[in-house]
Amino acid sequence: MRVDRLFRREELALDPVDLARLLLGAVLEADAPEGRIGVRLVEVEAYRGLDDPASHCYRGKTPRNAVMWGPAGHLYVYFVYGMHFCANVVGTEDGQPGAVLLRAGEVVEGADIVRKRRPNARGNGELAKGPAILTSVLGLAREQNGLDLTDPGSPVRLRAGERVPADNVRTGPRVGVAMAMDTPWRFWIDGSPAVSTYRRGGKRRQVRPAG
DNA sequence: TCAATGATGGTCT
DNA sequence: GACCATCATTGAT
Repeated sequence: MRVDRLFRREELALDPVDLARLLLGAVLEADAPEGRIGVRLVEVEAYRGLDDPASHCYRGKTPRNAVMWGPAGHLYVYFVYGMHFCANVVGTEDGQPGAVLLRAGEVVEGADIVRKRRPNARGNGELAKGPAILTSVLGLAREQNGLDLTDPGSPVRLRAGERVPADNVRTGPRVGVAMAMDTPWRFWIDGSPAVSTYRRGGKRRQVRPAG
């Protein structure tokens, strides 16, 4: 049976690692000028705050990451690499900052709109493959930072999708992250064509050769 | 099909 | 001034 309701804030007030598993299969929906676009999340990454060196929160509160210290269920959008935005769902619990990066999804509503925006995409399953692509497909940018995804009146909302069986969920190290390679906080739905390909992080390696 | 690389600008030290 | 939670393109198999 299909579950269609919006998430409530208290359901999302979890440790980001737990929130990441919950978000797999959920549908992020946004109102675009041309119509409604819905994306079923198939790949996410957890970023805890204070004890996670890879998190934007690790070095403390700044104007950029302030949203992650706020209530759960809000949208954290940040600008990266000069040309891209990435979107997160805030998973703050008991005042601890943290969020879940949305890495990839399958377009389940408004695919015709998305295809016009991204004529170069191969198959329908790969219309939202990659965090910056997913973010742009939904029309999210700086102005959407801080939106409440649990508010029915918000232009961007988060719906509970069909529950994903635990057997279908795989884990691994996070993409593009050089530190904390031993924490498998990337979660994805096995077999989805939209799951992005893994790339290791930049210069720093977890273990530097001795000598 | 896969690995290497340039584009590009905000954020923090 | 260095560092990026990236993408599309290029060039080598």
